[in-house]
Amino acid sequence: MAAQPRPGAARRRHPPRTRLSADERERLIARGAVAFFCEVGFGGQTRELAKRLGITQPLLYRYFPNKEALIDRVYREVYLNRWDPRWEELLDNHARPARERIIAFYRDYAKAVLSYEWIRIFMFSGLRGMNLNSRYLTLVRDRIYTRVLRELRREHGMPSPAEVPLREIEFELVWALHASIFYIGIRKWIYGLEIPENVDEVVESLATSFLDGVPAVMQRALAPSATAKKRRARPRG
Amino acid sequence: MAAQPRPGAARRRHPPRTRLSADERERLIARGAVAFFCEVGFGGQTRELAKRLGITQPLLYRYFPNKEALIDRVYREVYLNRWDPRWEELLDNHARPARERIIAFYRDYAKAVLSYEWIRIFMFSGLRGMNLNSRYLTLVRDRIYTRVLRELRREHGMPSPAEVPLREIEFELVWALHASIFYIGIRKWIYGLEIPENVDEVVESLATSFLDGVPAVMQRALAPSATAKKRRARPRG
DNA sequence: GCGCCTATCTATCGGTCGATAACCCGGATC
DNA sequence: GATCCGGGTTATCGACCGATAGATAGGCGC
Repeated sequence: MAAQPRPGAARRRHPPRTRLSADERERLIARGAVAFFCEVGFGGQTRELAKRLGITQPLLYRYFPNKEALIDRVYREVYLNRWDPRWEELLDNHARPARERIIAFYRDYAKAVLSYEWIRIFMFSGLRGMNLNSRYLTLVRDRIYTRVLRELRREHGMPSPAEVPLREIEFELVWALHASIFYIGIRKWIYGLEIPENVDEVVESLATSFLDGVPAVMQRALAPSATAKKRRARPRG
Repeated sequence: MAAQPRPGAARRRHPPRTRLSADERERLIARGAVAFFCEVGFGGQTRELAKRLGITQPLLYRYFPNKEALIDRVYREVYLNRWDPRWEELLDNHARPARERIIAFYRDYAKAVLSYEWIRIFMFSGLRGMNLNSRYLTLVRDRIYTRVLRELRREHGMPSPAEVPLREIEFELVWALHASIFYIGIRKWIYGLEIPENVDEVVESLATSFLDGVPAVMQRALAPSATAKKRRARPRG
């Protein structure tokens, strides 16, 4: 039987919200959604997200038709606009030595990828069965791996990819380098483990070790049957 | 108003279940839970799991107090009993050349780790914030990385870990190798990408490339200040 | 300063899901 | 053949959660 306030005026629990333009509010929600879903995963509740944003939960549905659309937006927010087209130019620039170019590229690439948002969203979306990851990885393979391998072939006097197509095993070797960089992020932002403070130096060491160790394997892979284009490299019979 | 059957007898929807011993049923549930949660993640519903097992959902709660306990059981089912103590013996066995031992180990280790269950449970539990992964990774570091590095030091005439403690960067290099093996599994069972059919050969190439490329980096890391025990290897000043 | 537009709110629905209560029944035991 | 043990079931609770309906109020145009 507490004193009932005037029926229309003070029944509101929330203080009068700052009234933003639609564009601005949408951006705020998108930004908040990235931070939120990164942290708790896509199973996070819209109510909790709204609370963090300081708005009510139904307001989310004014800007996004449903939760899935919100998640899609998070993908675009994190993936798109993180690809730097200068990476390809950098790898193509024959004015600098290949070794130097490749190391420079990986130092820069690692900086773009090794972030809390990028790593966690990438893992979450992978486990949700999204094919976005596959598409991204195909992009990296076509745009980066091919270039790195081409330069390595050239640097070590091996036939160009035009002459002898790139072998599966060669791609595997580059993939391994990317994996080891990516895994630094997983260790830190998924498993919460300590990683070296100077990640730059580690990445440089990984790239160096790659440049030192891989060409020998490549040469061995190319040696036995340089003419075979599709045959498996199974040295039996 | 359909003809009501006899009140006690045929009201049952389920056919009379096969009545198993408690032990047997528990094992069946545990096995089914592994397959189920691997596939759909730990957000999977107990009702769906029960349906796959051909039992009713409440029966799960006769054998496990709650869903969390069931998940814990899945962890133990997948992680435990997959660690082969002979790995350490293999790496310690000085009768064989270090290079050969290390390659043999990684071929075997990869076979144990690169399975659908192992990879997916590992990723799911990591994203749930379990510290099980950290504990496992610490185990690998203490039991495996140290041994691999010790043998590499010995093989290349570098000081033993007793003389000069293992550097952070050296651990990073081994971690990178594990990452690239692990990532093969991620590509296949998380992202659903094609991987080479002969994973054995790829792993061997990765290990070979590691053995070829890493020692030079190790030697460089050890060279500048071989006496410093705790100082960062920051060659400035 | 009146009315309309719309950003934001309150209230609530309907479905989902983990968990519990209580009953059912086959067969071992005596 | 009455008793009881225990594996299995049905029915349901209570919390959670995505989504919707409709009320409320700030601010602009005229």
